[in-house]
Amino acid sequence: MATRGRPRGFDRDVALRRAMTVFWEHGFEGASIADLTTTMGISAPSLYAAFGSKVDVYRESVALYRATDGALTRRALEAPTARQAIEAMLRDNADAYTDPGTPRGCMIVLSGPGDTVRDDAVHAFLVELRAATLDAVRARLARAVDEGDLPAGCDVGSVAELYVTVLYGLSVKARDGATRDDLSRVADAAMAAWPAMTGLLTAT
Amino acid sequence: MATRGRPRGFDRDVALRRAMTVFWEHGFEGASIADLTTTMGISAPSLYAAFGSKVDVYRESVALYRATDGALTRRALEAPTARQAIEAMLRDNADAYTDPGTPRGCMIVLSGPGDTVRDDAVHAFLVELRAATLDAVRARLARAVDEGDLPAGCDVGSVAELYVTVLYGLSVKARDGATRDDLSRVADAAMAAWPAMTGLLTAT
DNA sequence: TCTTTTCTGTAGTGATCGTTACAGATAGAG
DNA sequence: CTCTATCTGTAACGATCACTACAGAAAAGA
Repeated sequence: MATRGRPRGFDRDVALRRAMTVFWEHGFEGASIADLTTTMGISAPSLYAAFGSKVDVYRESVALYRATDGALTRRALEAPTARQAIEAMLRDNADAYTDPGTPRGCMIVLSGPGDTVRDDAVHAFLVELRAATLDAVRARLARAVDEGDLPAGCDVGSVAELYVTVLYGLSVKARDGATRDDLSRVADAAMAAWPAMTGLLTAT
Repeated sequence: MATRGRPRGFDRDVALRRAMTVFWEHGFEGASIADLTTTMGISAPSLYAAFGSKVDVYRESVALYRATDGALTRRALEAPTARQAIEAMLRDNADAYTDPGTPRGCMIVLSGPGDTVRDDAVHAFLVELRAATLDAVRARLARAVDEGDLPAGCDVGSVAELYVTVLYGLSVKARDGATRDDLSRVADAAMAAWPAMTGLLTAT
């Protein structure tokens, strides 16, 4: 069985990984097939034979990102307390966003604006992915309320929206050249607000 | 004197205003000359005669944005107290970002990521503009410390970075379809953190 | 009126876009 | 070996990109 014709002359996983970095750096519209094939080290027909089309490569790239760097957030939210979870989310992503080995910022966050994937299906898919992060954060906080980790009066929705908004902002700052320390300072400040945010303190 | 030859057949200011909305919505790379001329209601030669080139139109569009919607932040920072200034910055921009009459989010913030203006000069110009907002916020907070409005121990740099990060995040959320109420809730949460942020309260 | 100057519409420039037709190469199945 | 299936390189497809040559139109200055 399997693989009847001429075998593929390149490693599909390696090529996809390279394609991901191109999309990550330039966005969907900003990355041309020529950019992709050059970085992937293959010809256009090979790309189309292996992946289908540009949007297909993009979809697989996003899926790969979610399974690698994108999994940071999901993993961070598994921390034992809500505070540790949110802090880990901010810090781990701040580190990843400024990793010199990869493009800066979050691939999914940064493909929302500007880039504006004109393909409606892909655009909707990306919006959904970003919404999923908010949902995950909200769910984690709600669990903390259930567990008594956070007070019952805590406005879980607002807290989640604020910290996700900060997370989005970190991507923009990273893409603008902010250093790891810059983003770390933002994370510090955001976590300094934690007690006030979650109702452990009340304003004067 | 003046205007010897055939007079221009359209209102340059109106045309520029329309060009601004196209760039605002699609970014620099995402907006084609065909998009621009269609929306502006003029032909390509008229555009080039009146503005020079695509980047020239973009530069003028950004300048116009700064003079109109972009001035919101500058005006907000003139509020009598630092707290009022930051709150006005967040709320006024949250309103503007979701104004149904204009594209969503901030033109300057959203042209950073994804879009990635490939022209280096324009890119540097935009980075500088975003940095200028951070500087303005920091200066406003420093003034507040001088005036005794904020305590001397307040970490002005960190507070400024956090609130600008939140402001960036609002643009991303707005572009993703967040409503005015959504953004308003984020502003509420961010301002609930104000006392903790500025050292009026200390964590337990 | 006639020249000069500027704008406008038509039409087209070469370059690049995503994508593919085609033929040769290379494998398994018979 | 032959047939079939798949991949690869060359070379090109039509569409669109930013941009402009050119000629005619419309104004001021003479």
